[in-house]
Amino acid sequence: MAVTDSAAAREQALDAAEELFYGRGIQSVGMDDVRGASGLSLKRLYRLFPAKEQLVEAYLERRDVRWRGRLAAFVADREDPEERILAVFDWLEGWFGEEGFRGCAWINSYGELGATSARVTAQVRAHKREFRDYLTGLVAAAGLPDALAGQLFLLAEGAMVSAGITRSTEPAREAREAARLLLRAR
Amino acid sequence: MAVTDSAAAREQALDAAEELFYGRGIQSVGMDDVRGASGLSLKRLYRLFPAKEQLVEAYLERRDVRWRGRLAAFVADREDPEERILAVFDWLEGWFGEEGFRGCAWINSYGELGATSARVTAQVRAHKREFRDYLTGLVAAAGLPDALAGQLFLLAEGAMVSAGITRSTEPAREAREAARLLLRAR
DNA sequence: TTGACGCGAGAACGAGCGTTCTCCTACGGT
DNA sequence: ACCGTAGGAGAACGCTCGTTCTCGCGTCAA
Repeated sequence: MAVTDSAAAREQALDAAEELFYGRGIQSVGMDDVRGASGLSLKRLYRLFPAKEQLVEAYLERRDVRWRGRLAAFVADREDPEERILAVFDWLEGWFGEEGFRGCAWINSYGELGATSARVTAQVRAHKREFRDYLTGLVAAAGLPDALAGQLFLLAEGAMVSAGITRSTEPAREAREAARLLLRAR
Repeated sequence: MAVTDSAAAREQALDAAEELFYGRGIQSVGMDDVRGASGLSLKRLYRLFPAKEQLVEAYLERRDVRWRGRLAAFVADREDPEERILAVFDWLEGWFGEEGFRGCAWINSYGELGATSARVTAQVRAHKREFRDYLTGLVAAAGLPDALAGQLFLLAEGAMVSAGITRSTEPAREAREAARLLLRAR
């Protein structure tokens, strides 16, 4: 009996699942791997998450909340509305440089399961919509036209995908520079 | 004995593999599915491609040649160098609208196998490098600064990923408009 | 005609993995 | 001290799938 508290056990399971799913892909990680990495028994794991699919969903959901939270916290530190927009790309650069960065978890999940799991697809769409809406809010707060948000969104998505594939932080700087030019172009 | 010619059999195998791999993801398609869709026997399939991984590689390679060929042919129809750059996004819009469009095959493959297959990762990187180099050429031909190519590349990547996830052609138009503004911003 | 061979159809094999089951240990209440 | 029960370890089960093997048929050379 490693962990009595079921909420703590849940976090342990999700910690292990997140590290493994993000790092090696979802399909190549077995429930046995999650058991080993979490220190929980298979029995406990299945009581917390009755099937692997639900563990996957919980992983994406928790990561979504944390990811957007971290971004928003970083951006909120800047004062100027336009600076806040550029800060998004600064934050991306920091993220890209983190140990173990492997691209956007949702884009990767979509590539892996988008064709077979409607639930995962829905979560990916929801996450991207949230991110896009967040950018829309920043753009509106700066008094800039709505259409800009979509363009910034594409730059950010392109940077994420490109940084993941090439394992470099450079796309963040390129995207930031493009964003800066688009801000001026109005 | 359906097909005697081994080159034709190879094309049949690749036609089936491409349709299935692109449409349903690589891991969820079995060699048996490819057999059924291609009309070839398992024996013949394995003589052409000694393992599934090699079929996957051949699929990505043939698609790479065709994809870049189609893009280049479309773009080459325009005269003006700057129009050619924008034509890339027009072509993307047409692609996004095609029946069965499911995003970028390489981005999807990377999400699915990037963590486990070094060969696939190398092919994805090579494809993206080729595409980027192609944009660099268009930008140079228009007498525009090199840095612009990286920004256009990010817009295109963002549009591909976003169109795949949302199943919409809109990202192509957004990216085109952003590209147009970046061209003017110089 | 005959026999060797190539080929297709599909069974078979073996590994991986999601999920469940068994067994055993430890503890808590009386 | 004793019994009931919860929980962990890991075996077991069933399915999928990549890959190989078997069998039987048709073909072609001598």
